[in-house]
Amino acid sequence: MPPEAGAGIAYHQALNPAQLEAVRFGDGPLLVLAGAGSGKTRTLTYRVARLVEEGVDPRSILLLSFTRKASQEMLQRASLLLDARCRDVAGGTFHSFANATLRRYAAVIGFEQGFTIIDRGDAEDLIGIIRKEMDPPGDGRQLPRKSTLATIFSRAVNKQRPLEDVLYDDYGHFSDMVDTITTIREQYTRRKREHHFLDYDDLLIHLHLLLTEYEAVRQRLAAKYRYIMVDEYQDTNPIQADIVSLLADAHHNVMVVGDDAQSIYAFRGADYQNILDFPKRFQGTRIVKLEENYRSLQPILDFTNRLIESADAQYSKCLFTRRHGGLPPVLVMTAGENAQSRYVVREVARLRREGTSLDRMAILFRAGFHAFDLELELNRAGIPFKKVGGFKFTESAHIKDLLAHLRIVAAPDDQLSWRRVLGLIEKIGPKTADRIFAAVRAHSQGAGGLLSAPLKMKNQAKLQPLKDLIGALTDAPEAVARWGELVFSYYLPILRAKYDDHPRRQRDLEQLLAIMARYRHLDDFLSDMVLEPPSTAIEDGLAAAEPTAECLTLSTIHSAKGLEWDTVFILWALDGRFPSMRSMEDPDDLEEERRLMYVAATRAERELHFTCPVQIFDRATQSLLCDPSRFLDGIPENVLRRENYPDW
DNA sequence: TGCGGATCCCTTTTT
DNA sequence: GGGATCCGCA
Repeated sequence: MPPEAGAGIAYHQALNPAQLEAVRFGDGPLLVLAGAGSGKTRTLTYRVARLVEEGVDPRSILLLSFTRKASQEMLQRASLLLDARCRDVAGGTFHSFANATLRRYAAVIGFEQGFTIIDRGDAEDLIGIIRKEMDPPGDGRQLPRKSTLATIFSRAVNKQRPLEDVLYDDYGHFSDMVDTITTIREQYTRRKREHHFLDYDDLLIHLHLLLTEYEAVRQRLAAKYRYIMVDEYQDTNPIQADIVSLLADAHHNVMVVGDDAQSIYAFRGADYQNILDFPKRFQGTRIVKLEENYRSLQPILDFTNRLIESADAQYSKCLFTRRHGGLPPVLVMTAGENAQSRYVVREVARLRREGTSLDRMAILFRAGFHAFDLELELNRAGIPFKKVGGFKFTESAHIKDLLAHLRIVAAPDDQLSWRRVLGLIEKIGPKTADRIFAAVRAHSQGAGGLLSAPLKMKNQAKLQPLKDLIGALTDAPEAVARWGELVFSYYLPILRAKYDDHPRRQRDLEQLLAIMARYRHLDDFLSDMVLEPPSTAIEDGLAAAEPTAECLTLSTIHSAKGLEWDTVFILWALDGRFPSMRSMEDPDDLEEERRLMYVAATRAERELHFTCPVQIFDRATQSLLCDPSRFLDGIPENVLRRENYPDW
């Protein structure tokens, strides 16, 4: 490859030598170990542009990344560098890629009539139905709750381990119920088939199956995607790593990018061993390390290097920066949770006065509920914010209600949605709903069957409004927004009767209608609501009023991955919260918590604050939590300053 | 069969 | 503080 083939793009000015090497790398396997803030996205972006510039068909490049937003942003930036051809690159998450591919080959795997993707909540509901039907164990003991069952099943898939082993290792107290639990899983699998449901894990399983069992399909896909790139490879699980290998097997043109020190998804089967083993999977892998950090000032890097030093990460990296100046991070002890919130509010206000935009600050935490108190204080202080992660918009009951009405039209076999829709009508519970569902299904006319199917029940009149709605939906031409409005006007009276806080929920629904207006096909909309749901709770803080105004970001650490801010606050740096009590038994879990703190701290460019509220009572262990996170132990004062919040 | 009330539990992270 | 479950009444 001639060194300056791309005269149009100033590769030399924009990239350092290591980045340049990765960008210019020709065919074959490439592993890029990209430390935090080392220009990973930049490298991927330039490489996409470079390939396209050299004449590679953009549609033959597959870019798998962690969120759709991340891949869209990369392709957008590549388009700016080169031209609009870069938008044709195939990109998305593993799950959305699986969805698109499986829809294309649906007939091959026996889904001639298509399929419905179900989210975690739907999966739990289906498991719940089966669980209820099972005979109780008899010995007076309870079966695991449906959410636990869903976790167990998912873990077995994502770690590719037998159900029995997962039970024995992680749920020892349920291991004597292995037979019943196995039966529940068989039933669950059977019913998903019956109703044409695929859960998150099934998307990966079926894609994997498609690639292993149908050699012709695999060859077609391998021929189509001649360049494969995977971002955040350290967070892939065994199936995902296999999928990458199967796709790349024919040509070995595969570039994976990641950082073993930032692996934080072990709970869903991710194994950072994948990134360590990549060179073994692909003989002759070229390894490039990106070690210059462009994000943070030196004192922050001194701290984060120290934090990760004691971790058992395998690829050693030594991050350095040319950005000097600034103060060491600070650990602030506060007397309880509310003082923590007030400290953050005070500091945010100070920074704002000094000229830092709210957009450039973030508050990060381990779990969604850790920010509840802070949200109250921010509202009180009139500081607009948006919250990312934790509870999702699409998980709230009123959103699910509205979507369920659309789902019975799109997929009349969807028993879960029928139950939900019918259950909203007075005097109809699960039993009656199932009877009506069975009658409609036997009538085999789609959702419209409700209008003509013979029903044996007393209060037929109660069904009339729903019949009218379904009639109107099936009569109207496919116009997603119009259907949304029809359901909305039907549902509004139900919403008002059901919830005291209906004004807030109604605003959420209006937001949902606005999102719907962007879609042309109902199926696409419904799939996206499962695969890429809006990540922020829309009605949070004052941000909703003026979406364009600057606002503070509150985020779980998981959702903050890959992002950066001028100033970052990390809440609850309290031993027992972070790391959490439950992670303390298993050294691997504890290591993951450490990496999580590393990810959080490396988001900061200029200022980094830890807050540690003390004297917190932990109910699980009946103990008082008083010490800062063990990960901060032994870090000298010149690397991490310590302070007390004045109203101590 | 539906539904409201009482009592028990555990309480992360995401596609 | 919210499920899941159980119980008693309509």
